[in-house]
Amino acid sequence: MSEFITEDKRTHYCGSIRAKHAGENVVLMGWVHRRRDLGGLIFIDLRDREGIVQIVLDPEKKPQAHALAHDIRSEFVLAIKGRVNLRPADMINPSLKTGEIEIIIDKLEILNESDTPPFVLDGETEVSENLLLKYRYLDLRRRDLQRNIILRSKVASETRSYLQEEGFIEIETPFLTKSTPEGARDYLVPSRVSPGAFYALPQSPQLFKQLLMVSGFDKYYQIVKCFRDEDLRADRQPEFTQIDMEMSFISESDIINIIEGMMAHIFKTCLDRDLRVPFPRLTYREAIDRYGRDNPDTRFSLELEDLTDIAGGSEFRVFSEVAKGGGAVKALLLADGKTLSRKDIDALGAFVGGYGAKGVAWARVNEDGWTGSIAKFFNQEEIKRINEKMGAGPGSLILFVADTADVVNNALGALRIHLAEKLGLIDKETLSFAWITEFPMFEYSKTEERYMATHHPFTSPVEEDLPFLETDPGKVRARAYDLVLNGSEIGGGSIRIHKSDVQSMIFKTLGLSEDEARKKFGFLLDALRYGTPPHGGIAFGLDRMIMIMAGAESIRDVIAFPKTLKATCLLTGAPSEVSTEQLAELSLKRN
RNA sequence: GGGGUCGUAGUUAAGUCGGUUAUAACGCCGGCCUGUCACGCCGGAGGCCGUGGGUUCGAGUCCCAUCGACCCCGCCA
Repeated sequence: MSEFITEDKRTHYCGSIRAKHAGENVVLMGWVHRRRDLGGLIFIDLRDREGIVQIVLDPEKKPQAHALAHDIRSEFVLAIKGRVNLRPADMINPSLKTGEIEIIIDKLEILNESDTPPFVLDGETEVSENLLLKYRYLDLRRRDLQRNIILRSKVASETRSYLQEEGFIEIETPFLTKSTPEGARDYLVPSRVSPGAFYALPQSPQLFKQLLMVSGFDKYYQIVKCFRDEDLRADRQPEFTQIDMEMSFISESDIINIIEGMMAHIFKTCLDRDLRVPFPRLTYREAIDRYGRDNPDTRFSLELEDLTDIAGGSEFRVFSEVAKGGGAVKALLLADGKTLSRKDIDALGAFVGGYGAKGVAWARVNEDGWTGSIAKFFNQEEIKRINEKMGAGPGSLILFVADTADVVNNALGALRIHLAEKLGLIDKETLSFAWITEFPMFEYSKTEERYMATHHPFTSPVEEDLPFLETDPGKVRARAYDLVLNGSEIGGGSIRIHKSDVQSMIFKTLGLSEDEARKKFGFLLDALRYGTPPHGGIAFGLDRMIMIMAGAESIRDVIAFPKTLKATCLLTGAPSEVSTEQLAELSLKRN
């Protein structure tokens, strides 16, 4: 047993010692960040989760400790006892928080040695993701990652304290649950005792939280893992965390108020940022029209303008034919068009190609009219009207996309963000929240040849739209709302259906027969018949919130043990093969 | 399912038109050094060029396949 652990307890974190501690005797534990051996004097930067402090070993004063320090290498674990010394003015290191002081060693013990790490932990050197994920426990020693993980803990804690204060009750719901159609692909877990039957890991606790409202808990929340077996992205992991909430006897405005309060609380306590509430609200229609997508980045303008009417009447057949066919012509305006060369614009054409658009048409505006290959197809009147609508003046560049409305919005919505990033229009310090409301209840899926729930099948339709359920489901609006922050959907929710007849109608519209609906959701339909209160809720993607708060570029940077894009864990090797015996026990066979 | 970027000492990268012994920095090992803090100086070791096949007199370099990481589209109620 180490002398230090039995006799000398740690008194401080390395990174927390300041000039005010000068003269004190301290006991520190930590990792060797760096050793500087000057032949005589040896300096050791000792690191723990709070930071780094310099230890001084003088061969004349403490020859034993000095001799021991000779064999110390990076990432050794040390316990030290020493005195906090104010550094002389010319030896202060302003780049360290502890730079005004150093620790003069009294006693040194090596608690453990370390192999040479596979990469340098200084946070400066770029290391391949591959290696970092394999040695995640070492990567997690780095300051940036530790800061993100600590921020995450703080956000979770402040969320809990806010919601508890507001009268919410944290309730756990099952992970081993029932696979339900609609939504994402499920992760399945085979049952040993029910051969051939499977549990599913929850995509969200949606139905359980509604049942808790039926039970009368009134205000529920949970910070909970959810699982979706879909293809991954920089901001998507197969298992991720939601702040999940549900309330009874409330309407949209109640939820919006609570959440604005919650966000203000979280950002104040965790980042010391004051948010302006209420957040702006946009309808889904407005968001699509102006930004091309339902998660608009409202930190900058560069909005889409609809020119279908004007451009559709022009001699330019690409536009007029799209307009005749029911499509759309929309455009973006760059006031300073000179920043984009002909070559740049060609690259934008390739960019929108990725979103199904055939290309970008463009026109440069000057005193007399337009230049560019499409200019000749427009008369002075049309040019004037388009310039006016776009707010274009000499030097402007207009970028058009013409196609079906969906393709145009998708392509220009993406192009808008691409250009903003390329041209530096985004202020990284800005936090721009927006509520998106009045989502359509259903979207028609061409691949499935049926209507699908935009939000989920338990969302309440707007009452006055109920007659359209039979005649034109695409017109039915949902009582759903998303919260968007800096172009990222961080949360979404809805007022739920609390009447079983309405729920049955929705299932019918989704193409679920009564039999199927009973089989899949019978327990919900039953519950709705026993005095279900009006209720609604919302869920937040905690990981995405932390990403934005931490300025992280990847969701992996805010999760302690993340998975790769192929949903594998390079640290543990999961998923892995299992023995034939294990499979047999589960009544499974390899094919 | 589709498109793209990448894979060379422990790490990060360079490697021209296919041609002699595959470079550099950092790290590592050894030596010197009493105020460094990315310490400095001197010396040294270190390579399955992701893997498998092919073309060629000759492949890190060209071709095919494959594995892995990352980014995007589809997908993610």
